[in-house]
Amino acid sequence: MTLPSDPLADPLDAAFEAPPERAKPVGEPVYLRGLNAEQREAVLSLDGPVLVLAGAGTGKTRVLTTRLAHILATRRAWPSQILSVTFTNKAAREMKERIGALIGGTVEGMPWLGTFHSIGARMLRRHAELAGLKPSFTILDADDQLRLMKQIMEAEKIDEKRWPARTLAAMIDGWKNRGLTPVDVSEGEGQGFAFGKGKELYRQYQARLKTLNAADFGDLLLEPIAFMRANKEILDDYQHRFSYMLVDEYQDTNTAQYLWLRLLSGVNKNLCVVGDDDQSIYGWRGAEVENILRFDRDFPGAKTIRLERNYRSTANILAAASGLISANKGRLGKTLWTESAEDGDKVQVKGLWDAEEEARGVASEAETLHRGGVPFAQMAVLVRASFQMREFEDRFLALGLPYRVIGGPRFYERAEVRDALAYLRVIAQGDDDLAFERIINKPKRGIGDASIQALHNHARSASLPLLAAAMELSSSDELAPKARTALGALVKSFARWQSVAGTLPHTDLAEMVLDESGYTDMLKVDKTPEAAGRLENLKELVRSMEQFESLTAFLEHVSLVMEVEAGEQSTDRINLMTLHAAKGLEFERVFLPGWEEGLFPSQRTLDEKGTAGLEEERRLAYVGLTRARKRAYVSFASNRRVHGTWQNGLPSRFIGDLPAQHIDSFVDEGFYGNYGSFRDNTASPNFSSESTYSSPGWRRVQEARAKMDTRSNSGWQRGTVIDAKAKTVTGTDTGTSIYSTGERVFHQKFGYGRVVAVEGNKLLVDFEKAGSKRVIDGFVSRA
DNA sequence: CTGCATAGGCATCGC
DNA sequence: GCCTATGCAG
Repeated sequence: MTLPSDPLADPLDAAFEAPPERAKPVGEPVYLRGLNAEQREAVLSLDGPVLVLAGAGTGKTRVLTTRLAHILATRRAWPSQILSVTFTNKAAREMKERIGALIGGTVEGMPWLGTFHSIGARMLRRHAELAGLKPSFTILDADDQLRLMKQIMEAEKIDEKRWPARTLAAMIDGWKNRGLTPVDVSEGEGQGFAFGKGKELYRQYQARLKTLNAADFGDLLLEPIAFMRANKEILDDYQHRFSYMLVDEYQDTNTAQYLWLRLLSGVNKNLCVVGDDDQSIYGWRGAEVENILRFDRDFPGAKTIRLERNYRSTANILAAASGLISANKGRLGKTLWTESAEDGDKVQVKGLWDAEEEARGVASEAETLHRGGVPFAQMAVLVRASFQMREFEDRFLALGLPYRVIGGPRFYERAEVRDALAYLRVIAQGDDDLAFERIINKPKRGIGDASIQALHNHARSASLPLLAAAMELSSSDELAPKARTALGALVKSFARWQSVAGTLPHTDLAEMVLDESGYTDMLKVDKTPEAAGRLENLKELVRSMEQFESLTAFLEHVSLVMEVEAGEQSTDRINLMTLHAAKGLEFERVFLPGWEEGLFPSQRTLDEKGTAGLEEERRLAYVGLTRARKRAYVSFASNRRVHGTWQNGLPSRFIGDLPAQHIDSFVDEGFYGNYGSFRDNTASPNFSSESTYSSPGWRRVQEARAKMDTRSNSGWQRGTVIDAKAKTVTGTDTGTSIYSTGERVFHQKFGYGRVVAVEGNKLLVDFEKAGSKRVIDGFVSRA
């Protein structure tokens, strides 16, 4: 049996396949089986606003997909009447697959399932003219945006050294995230930028976007909000179109997204949002945790359902993560629990000498685990910032361990790919000046700065797009002959490509363009080692175009997705990614390196956002820990290269947040090298005195060390045990110490003592147990 | 106009 | 350690 075709579906949407008829068990549908009571309630509460507070690993995705499947299977709505918003394209794809699996068949026909941006783009293309755009508008990425702002600032004669374009870009993004158009920005805002020109620059930027027939990411939401507010009929249409609305990761929505949702849900209130305030990690992108905290006030009568039973992690991991997150204030508060009988392993915490050692430790543990039967694909290394990945890649490559970088260097951001895309963008949308400018002299065809300047002048005075201006200019005699013929040839090529674009398959067109433009020749002649790879990338680009039905569909995908579908999920590789990229994923073993003050929590976030920033970083740590099913390994290095120079770091305060009874702490031998240096500085070498070594901790150290040599070579097992709690310390490593004579201080190894003398950053401390020592102030804290 | 060299600023997270 | 903006010679 098939459902009659969806009357509201766009003609382009593939028909929705109904579930095949099957023998229905008496009572409830199969897909409800195995859901716990709360999950079931979340699936079945279809009428009115619903907030599902879903802790990590509580089966959130299952609930979401089942809820959708339930709506469809009970025929309460057509696929085209359901709006479901996810945060990433990956989540959207997954949801489609899982719904398909639940109700049988494919679910191609869900036109309004996607990210905020892809749905926004869809809406904006339908009503482009209301926003002063043509439906063919280009979606600019951050790079294009920045170049555009630079141009505007140059025209305004603003000193780019003093007022970086990046800052303006961030400011405008911030306004867009808050749903503010140039008129809405208050006079006070942007005062700080370029003598109060911020608001005016924003206005000009928006005007430029219109003439370029382009929109940036923020516009994909802002413009629909604007035209829905201004046009009652359009708003009505959308409000009645969607009978059910579903939003995933609601804690990460920003104000603009919130306004957009409020508009759409204005008539029927069947809005279900799912999220976890403890996993809100996108504040820097404008996310407002407040949205989820206030949901029941925004939508009166909202039902709140808490999912707290965790199906993913061991009790120790959950307890460690819960202990950590409990240091945050302003939470809705959930208590995750598990029914699993075993507590599992404690969270492994380990200090190492430097980042290289850290990578060694992780790699060798990964090898050991793999020999023990754990697939590589079930291991993940989650870093705070992508530059940390390098160390791991080097190590994995050296050992020949297979790995994959998720969300790593993005394919569509490579220079050669962007160049090729620029050609295609000009063909698809001749007003795209940014794209045209990018390739006007790539490959080199003798059109230099002077000619480009002349072209700009002409374009501005005739108010024409660059391509049209180039056409005029190449038939005048304003340019040097060489540049003139080159420009003329380029313009003719584009005219030819544009004329065949309608008939030629787009992959053929792409090959033709790359050949005729001389781009591939340029790379073939190039004998640098990278050139071959670039050619390969271009071939890959053409290949990836095959799965799209048109050039415009492909370009849309590129601007919204920026990542190539990782088709090789099946291969067994270690996963390497940032903590942000890891949200929503789970692995048996998770490595969490780089838990050092300044890196994690990131100093920059702390400086910019203070306590709120710290709490967000802590939520990020929470997300990291809760990715692990069986075992989590936290580590920190005492030395790390930052900006090319060595810096020494201190254990992250988050390590101190982990409840001692749920972690095992180790310090690698190498780590002691750090402390060992004090030994040399110590006047009286009583380092090995009985008093130092008599603590239980040190006895365990000795025992562990004795065992260590006979055990496997794993970086994680080789370590020695120290006190569970890592103490957070502050201090300076240069200049005068922040401590003064007579202060009582604490040292991680030597315990409590009193400062006897200060020499630069070195302190002479009389320790109560360990006697008199010379230490660097960075390693003590005020007691 | 192009190519090379050098300096200088700079650095999360990502739809 | 990276990319970009700038200066200079050919």
